Amino acid sequence: MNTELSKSKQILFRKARAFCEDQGARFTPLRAKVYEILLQEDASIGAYDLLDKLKKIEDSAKPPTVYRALDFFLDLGLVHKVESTNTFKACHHFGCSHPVQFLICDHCGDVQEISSNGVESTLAAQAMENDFQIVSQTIEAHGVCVKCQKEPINT
Amino acid sequence: MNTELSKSKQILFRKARAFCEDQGARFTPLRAKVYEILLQEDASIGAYDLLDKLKKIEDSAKPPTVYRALDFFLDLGLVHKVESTNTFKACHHFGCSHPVQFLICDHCGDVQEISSNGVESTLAAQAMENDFQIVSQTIEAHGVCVKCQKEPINT
DNA sequence: GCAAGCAATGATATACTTTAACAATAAATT
DNA sequence: AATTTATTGTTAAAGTATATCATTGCTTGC
Repeated sequence: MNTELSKSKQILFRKARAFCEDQGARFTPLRAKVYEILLQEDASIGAYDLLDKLKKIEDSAKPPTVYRALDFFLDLGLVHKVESTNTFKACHHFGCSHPVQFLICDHCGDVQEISSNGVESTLAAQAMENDFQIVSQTIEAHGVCVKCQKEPINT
Repeated sequence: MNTELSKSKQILFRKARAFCEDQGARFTPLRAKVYEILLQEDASIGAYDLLDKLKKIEDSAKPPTVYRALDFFLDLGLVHKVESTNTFKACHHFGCSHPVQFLICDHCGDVQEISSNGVESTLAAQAMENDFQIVSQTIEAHGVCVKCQKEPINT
């Protein structure tokens, strides 16, 4: 089934399954398929693009199918939503609680997740100065990734 | 027309009109109405809520009406989009280029715009470490504003 | 094992958000 | 005044997300 995945992603896949089972969250076949599609992407993926891919192996898939699976993974922290593009991306270091920031290449679509304590704490400090109690942070940088910077400029 | 606005917001309204005219961007009656609605809100406002309000004074208003006006103001930096809630908020210090971050109260909906150079530069530094060239930042903190923190906890 | 209760999926419909496309009008430019 | 350009009107549709109810399948306590 998950034959398309690289070695490192297969490891992540199994780790995710174990992570779910550890807390009694069922890593069902349907969820596994959704998760695998997410893992295949280096870019983040929109719910309907995900649905199109899912339909090829699960004919009965419909919008609620993917949104339910996404909600399931979002709740567990195995997947993040990229708010500025309405897309989703598998997290590569779930389990441990960590800050999340994204570097989104507007040229090739690649999304890199970083986890800077400095960025998180700087925003947290700024919020505190405004007597604001933070529950969650959405931090997304748009720009050009290193690959695309090196490409000849055409268009 | 803009009789509902506080003194300080009236000043902002005139400043915005002047800012537009200074660069040959037309602050038309329709745009003025949209901008005024935005100014009235302390929370950010969704496009359709804005449309509902606009309809009361401009019967012909339809979705493109508000999205066009919003795009106009977004381009000029007079309005920001809050990505994590698909809403819009008037900027209170346009003209000068400045970083933008939002503190969004999930309890009352209030949105406070802050402008921390520290937050911006910390993320910029982190991006640079990843050889990522930033074009724009989306930084939004969700949580509880100071007013709501002080309220008795019910529900 | 089996019945009851709960979780997950199927299926339909719809709400919400945003943009495309073309026509009509108004303003700016020559 | 005629031409061009920007703005607005209007219709339609694309893209994103959720509500609802029916059905199926676990689980778990008897």
